Amino acid sequence: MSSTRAKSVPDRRRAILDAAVRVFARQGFHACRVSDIADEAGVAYGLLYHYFPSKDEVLNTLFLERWGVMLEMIRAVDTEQIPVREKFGAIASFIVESYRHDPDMMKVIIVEVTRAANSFGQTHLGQIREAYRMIGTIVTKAQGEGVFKAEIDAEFAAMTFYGAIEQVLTGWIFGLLPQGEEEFERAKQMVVETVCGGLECRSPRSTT
Amino acid sequence: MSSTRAKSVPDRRRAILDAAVRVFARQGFHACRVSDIADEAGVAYGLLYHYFPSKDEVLNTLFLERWGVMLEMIRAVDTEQIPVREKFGAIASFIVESYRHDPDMMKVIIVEVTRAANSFGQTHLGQIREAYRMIGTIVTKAQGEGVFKAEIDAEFAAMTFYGAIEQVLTGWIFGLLPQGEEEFERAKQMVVETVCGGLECRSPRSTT
DNA sequence: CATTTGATTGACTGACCAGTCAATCTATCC
DNA sequence: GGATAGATTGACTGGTCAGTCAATCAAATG
Repeated sequence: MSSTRAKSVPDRRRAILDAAVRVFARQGFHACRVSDIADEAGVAYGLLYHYFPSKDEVLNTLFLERWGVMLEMIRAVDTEQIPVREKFGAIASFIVESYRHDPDMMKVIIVEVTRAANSFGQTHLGQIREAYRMIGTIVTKAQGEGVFKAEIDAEFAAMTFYGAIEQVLTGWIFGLLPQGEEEFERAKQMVVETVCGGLECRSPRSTT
Repeated sequence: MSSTRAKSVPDRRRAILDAAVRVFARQGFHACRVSDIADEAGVAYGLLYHYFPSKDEVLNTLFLERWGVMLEMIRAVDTEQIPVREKFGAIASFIVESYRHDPDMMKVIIVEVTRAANSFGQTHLGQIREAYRMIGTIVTKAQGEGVFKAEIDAEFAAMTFYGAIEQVLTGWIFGLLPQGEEEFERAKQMVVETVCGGLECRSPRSTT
């Protein structure tokens, strides 16, 4: 019953997580204080420790929540019976849309976890690796169908594809690339076009 | 005269910088203490502050030293009269060789600066941007010659190329990709092959 | 209304560590 | 040898901040 009532019981845990995203994005995980998160959430300092055992665990929770959704999505795409280009398109689209919908969240995940080889990157290596592995699987299948060149290692191909997208997001995060509705759509197309273009056999079997 | 003598006057400043690379790579910039660097260099704590005004400045120096070399290299490649593929090949080669020669250094630069949107990434944005800008220039020229597709923004192309390489290095740094002499050579070829393959017009003007 | 359970508060503590500084050492020069 | 300048040492300080905890509050139950 309490779960159906929206207003009456404010979800403090959620408020803390949402505030943490904003604070981490603005100041960075290391530079911010726990009190900054509590203030941003409009909550007392100690309450954070009622819901989370440590500052680290707040970030871990954020990452796991979001990364889990992405893994599920890639897994779903992988099993579908569609051309590689569409699979890659769906993945690129999902990541770009994630950024469009919540740039702070993506900034935190990329800057504080995905690219932090020390600290959190190490902790979540398994999860991160899983994403690369699945993209690699998609490439291998496409090679089996004769759509992608067989001479390029699936692992390198996966890294190239994922790296290209993440770099574009990083460009937006750093303010090095112009961003907006139009750029988001173009980015999806360009990355897929470039990487698939480079991976496909020059005279692909007609899939029409 | 003192500069010609090699043994007699050990260069403590250099020793500190070299030690810092190892310590930053092992523990990360934030996680390590200044005393760790001093210990690693076999030098007293205070001496670090004789040569550098702060811990931050040690990292800044390391980054600027190395990144400067890379900018110079890209600039030189840009002005040469060779096909784009060779230009991209030279850049990929330089970065991979840098990693092969000093993986700790590259780890520090990538993890602590290039990908740290807060803290140091912010400080050196100008330098980082300069690299992307020059790669973009190379793409634009290739488009002008009709070798690269005109419909893909040079900025996206530059990000895709640089992102792909950095991601492969990250794979090595994280231990997600096997590394060794053979892998280094293959990586150079694959990234260039994939990205150029995707960027080139399907029936390029014969440049022979 | 009394009681219990969980939510909420914020002042406090203990550890940690960047940066300082006065003292000591070494080289050089006259 | 005496004096000057720079290199080197490491104990110490001051500030910062994650995490603790005892106290207070609110809701639910009988």
